[in-house]
Amino acid sequence: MVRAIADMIITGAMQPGERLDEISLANRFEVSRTPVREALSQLCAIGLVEREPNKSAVVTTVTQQHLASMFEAMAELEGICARLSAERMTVDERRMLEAEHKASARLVHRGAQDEYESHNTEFHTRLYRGAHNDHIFELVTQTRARLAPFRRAQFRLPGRLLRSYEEHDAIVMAVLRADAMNASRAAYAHVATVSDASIVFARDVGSAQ
Amino acid sequence: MVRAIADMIITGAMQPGERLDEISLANRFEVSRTPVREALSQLCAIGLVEREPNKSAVVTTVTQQHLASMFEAMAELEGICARLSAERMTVDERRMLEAEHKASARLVHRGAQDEYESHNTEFHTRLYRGAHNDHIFELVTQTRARLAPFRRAQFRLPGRLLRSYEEHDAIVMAVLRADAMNASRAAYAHVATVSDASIVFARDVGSAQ
DNA sequence: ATCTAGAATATTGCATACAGTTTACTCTGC
DNA sequence: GCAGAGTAAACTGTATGCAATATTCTAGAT
Repeated sequence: MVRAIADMIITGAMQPGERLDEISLANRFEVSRTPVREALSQLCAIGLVEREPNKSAVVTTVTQQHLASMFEAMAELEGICARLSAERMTVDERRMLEAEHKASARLVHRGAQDEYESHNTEFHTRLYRGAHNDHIFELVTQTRARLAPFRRAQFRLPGRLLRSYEEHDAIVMAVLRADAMNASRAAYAHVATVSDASIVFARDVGSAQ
Repeated sequence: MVRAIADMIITGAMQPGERLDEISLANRFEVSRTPVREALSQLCAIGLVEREPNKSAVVTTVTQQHLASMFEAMAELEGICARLSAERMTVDERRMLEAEHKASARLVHRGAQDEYESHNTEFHTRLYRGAHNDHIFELVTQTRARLAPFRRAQFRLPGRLLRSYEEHDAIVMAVLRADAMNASRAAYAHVATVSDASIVFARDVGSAQ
């Protein structure tokens, strides 16, 4: 149920500021209010909704400034992961990262946005795992989840697919060479371009002000 | 109530692995099980307890490896905050950081551990705020909270107070000079020494294995 | 016509009750 | 004496009811 509500928010079916009243949700999912309240608590912990005492939960409204801060944090975290991955990945992990990356080349040529997106997610997850640090993995995954609503349509922008692939390429090359410094820089720069694309998008659809 | 239970865990009144059954807690705080469940959910989100379906919540048991990963993450995050603070702090913020730091010098000489600890907290909070990034502030604060149980007695170790002050000094000097690189390094190194002290401590009391 | 005050409605927070699962204990067999 | 199965107690998850708070609608005054 948490997943279902989260998807509604991430896909934009629910707009920021919209109220999530417990009774409606309870009816919608055919359960009582108790598990709904539980789900809302979890969504609050994830940061997708905000709760105030004696008021309805509302879909989190993210300011342009806060959005920028999340993308900056994401860039820093990805930079750390790339650096540590370059230093710590096992031979197998490096091979798998490269394989994953090369497999996505076909998708770029075909312009298969959705498939590329799932490969993209997998690619980044490998980079996070490669840092061999459970807590950083948790932080970066959590931040990524919060940014999901704002990244959703970035691959629709013209040329974004190819550019993403090229940026991944720079990261992979550096990681394979155990070049921590350049891996970190490439990963930071990669998030920065995603940030630019997404913040423009967010302003256009009014998801953030 | 969340605070009360959290304190019991942080101060060590509750040992890792210990069960937190809802009925006992409900009686203890003289409320029904519903708000207790709510509190446990929040503690779970903070990471102080773990829940499995149909089982009692238990105080989180942190492995030596996971503890190390949290300290490493903390060092990275403090490094980022120090770097950004060096670049972004306003004149007022720099002045306040320096004042806070100098005020704690007296406490070192007097060996006032508890007072130094609260000044220490304040000092670091200023460093986090100075980065002018809401999301990074959230991440670092959250990580700090999770580490609290393991940092609690570090100032009891002989010479720790003075060493902490000296390390703070290096951070402050770099921040005041807007020397981002050295601020970052000094902050990273500072957490690393806290980590060493705390991991030894944790092993001794058996809070982590 | 617009703003304010009050009442009616709707909604949240907590308590209690019940069903399903887990845990712990006891009793039997080896 | 110990291991295992069965049973009983305890505990969690969900539903429902009630009190307190917030929201909305209506009526009145400026």
